[in-house]
Amino acid sequence: MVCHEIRQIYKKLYKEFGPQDWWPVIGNKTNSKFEIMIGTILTQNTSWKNVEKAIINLSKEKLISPIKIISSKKIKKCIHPAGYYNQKYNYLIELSRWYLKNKDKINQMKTKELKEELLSIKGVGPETADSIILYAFNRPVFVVDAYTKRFLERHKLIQRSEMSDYYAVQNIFHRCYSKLSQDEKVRIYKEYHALIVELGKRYCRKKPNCDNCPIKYM
DNA sequence: TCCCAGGGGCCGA
DNA sequence: TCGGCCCATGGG
Repeated sequence: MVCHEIRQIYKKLYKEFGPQDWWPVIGNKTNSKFEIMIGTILTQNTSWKNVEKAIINLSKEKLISPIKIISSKKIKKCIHPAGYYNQKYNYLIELSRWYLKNKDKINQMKTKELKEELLSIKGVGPETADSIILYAFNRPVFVVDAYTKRFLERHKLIQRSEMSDYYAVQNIFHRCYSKLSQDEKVRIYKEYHALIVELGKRYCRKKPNCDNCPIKYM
């Protein structure tokens, strides 16, 4: 019952908003994987507009590489617009060190192993890890964020008590698309998460704006 | 002036 | 384990 609704909502949002084409890559496409990884840290509790400014600064200075992140003195200044720049600077260093050490092994890692590796990095929690796994490494995991929990709760698709359990929320989506191929899962998970973010920005805000919401009656 | 944004670490109960 | 606090800029 829940799955039927989850799949219908996806179709409705896609029809309404169109393809979101995530993750947005701003700088040189040859560094896109690492740029996505940086972006997942920078966007923690931060609007994407501010993250864009930071990534443009880094890109102009040609600093979107793990070695440059670790060695350049300009990083903090570049990421300043994204906020929390002291914390995020340290997180980016940790992430870069991990990437330099592991980048040749990642393709051989199973998804579960990759997840555990990412979670061992200071500054990488469940959402950030899953964003990296899905958008940088194209593995099928659903990314759960505050918008996801909010719209599920408002549509009574989860109990309030489940909201604090990241993996309970994630499993709802994994269950509903379990029969798809790996590639199809990756495609749907990427698109669905992006569509939920768009829904959250336009309609399912903290202060709800339900009047013209495309899934008002779903 | 206040609220909020594509979280996560840390600490005390 | 879990709630509360801290981190910070920029737009509405």
